[in-house]
Amino acid sequence: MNESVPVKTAKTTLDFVEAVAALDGATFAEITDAVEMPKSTAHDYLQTLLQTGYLVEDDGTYTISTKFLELGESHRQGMKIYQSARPEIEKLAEETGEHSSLMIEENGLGVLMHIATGENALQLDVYAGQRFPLSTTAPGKAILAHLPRERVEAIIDEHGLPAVTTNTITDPDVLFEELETIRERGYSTDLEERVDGVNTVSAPIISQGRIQGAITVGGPAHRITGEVLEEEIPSMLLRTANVIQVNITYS
Amino acid sequence: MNESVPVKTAKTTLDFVEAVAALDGATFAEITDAVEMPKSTAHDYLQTLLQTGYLVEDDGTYTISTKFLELGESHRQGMKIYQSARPEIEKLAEETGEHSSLMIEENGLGVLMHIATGENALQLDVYAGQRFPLSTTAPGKAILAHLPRERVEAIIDEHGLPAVTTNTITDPDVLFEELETIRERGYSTDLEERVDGVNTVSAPIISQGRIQGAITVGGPAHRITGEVLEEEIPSMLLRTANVIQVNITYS
DNA sequence: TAAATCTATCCGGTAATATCGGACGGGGGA
DNA sequence: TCCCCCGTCCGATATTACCGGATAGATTTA
Repeated sequence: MNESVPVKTAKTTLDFVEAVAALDGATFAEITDAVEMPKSTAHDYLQTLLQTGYLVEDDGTYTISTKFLELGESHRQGMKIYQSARPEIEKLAEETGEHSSLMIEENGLGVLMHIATGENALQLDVYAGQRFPLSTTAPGKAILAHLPRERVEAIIDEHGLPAVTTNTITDPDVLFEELETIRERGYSTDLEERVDGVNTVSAPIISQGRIQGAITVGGPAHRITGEVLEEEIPSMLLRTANVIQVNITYS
Repeated sequence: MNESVPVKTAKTTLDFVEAVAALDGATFAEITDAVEMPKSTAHDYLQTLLQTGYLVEDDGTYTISTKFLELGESHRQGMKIYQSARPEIEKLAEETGEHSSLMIEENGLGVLMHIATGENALQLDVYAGQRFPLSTTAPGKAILAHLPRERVEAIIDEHGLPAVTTNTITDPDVLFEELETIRERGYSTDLEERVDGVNTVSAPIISQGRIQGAITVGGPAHRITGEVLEEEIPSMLLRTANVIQVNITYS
């Protein structure tokens, strides 16, 4: 075993930042409490992070700074799939009037990269960067369907198949069967599997022989049903996915 | 002098992350080079950051992960001024057809918090989280105009008055005079002071007796001129700023 | 196929520094 | 005015970050 990894102080630093982020505005005492450090040690970290500009003080309370937004956003801007998909997602939201989004996979979780809302879209409080278990969302399942089976198994091992509604898939066999179906018909669905009363449909973005992410349209279950669920939205998504794939390849 | 601050390893960790972010996809060797560390030390940090999920590996190259987007975005979502201003900014962009944005101040710099683009908006590659010297932008000057004079002087001391176009203000006396004008008429302008060929107009958002940020509309100098520059956009901005101020206060 | 070359990973001794109890000081409340 | 509390600072000590060098693995060359 390598004794030098992890660099403990590095991990401590990041944990400290996450603790402050989770508190979302806290006093010195509250932070000291949350990180379970002696006052003096917490003070050292707090001051260091203020100096480097990763945390900011405002009238006795401390929050994370906009440096995270800067790093995260500039990285996102550089991502080909984001550049290519963003305008298409916006179009989908406008045309359908519903929610539309882009998800990618990172370390076995689904990360929302962009969200567009149409005129009649539900008020869901989701945000870019937010993470979801892949098995609980339509884009997540579209991604899983195009990963090697052993990778999917590793992801299940690590993250399990958590139930977030009564419809969520929790049995690996059921999941693998569904992934097969998704590959066959080319798109995935989520029928109230993540949020009660919400249905979504997703299509995978495949480029350079690899799954790059998935695009989604979703809305209230009573609107996303029948013809709309089985024909209209899938065909829009597949058409759009194709456009995005071409954009990625030739850019 | 306090010997315990900064926690050097914490600083090193953050520097490492920034180096990787700046490279935007680099091999282990390139990173080792950029951070000027022995291979073995760089390896320790790299592995630690991979384990914690702040960096990700993709086929031999390393980039920052979407954790920064997650932290940054969730923090932004929690900001009152963002919540209040965002829909108004969108409206401004749509109504004017131009660029519209929200800026706040952090550690003496202007940070863009949201950007909306109208139909005819210029293709400027700006992004949320991006930082600008306050003196070089219309919203930055609107913010400076409502900070205490000693604070403005401290900011000038720290960041200077860098010239980015031939029109940028570089003389403190000229700046202070302009800030006076801004306070009198209630809004600020940027006439090709940051980007050649681009004019912008900004109004401050003041709440709880403090400057909270500034909203902006901008576009090509030939369109943002005359009546539009001096009447139309300023009055839209002032009206919108007022709406935002009310939103912040009662939410 | 083997050798050579390069790259990434691992190990362990040592110097550097993170840690934290306790002491200090300043601002707000009684 | 005094007291109390909260944040800051100090310094001795144990911890651990550091890094040269050795090893394993991948990739190219002979």
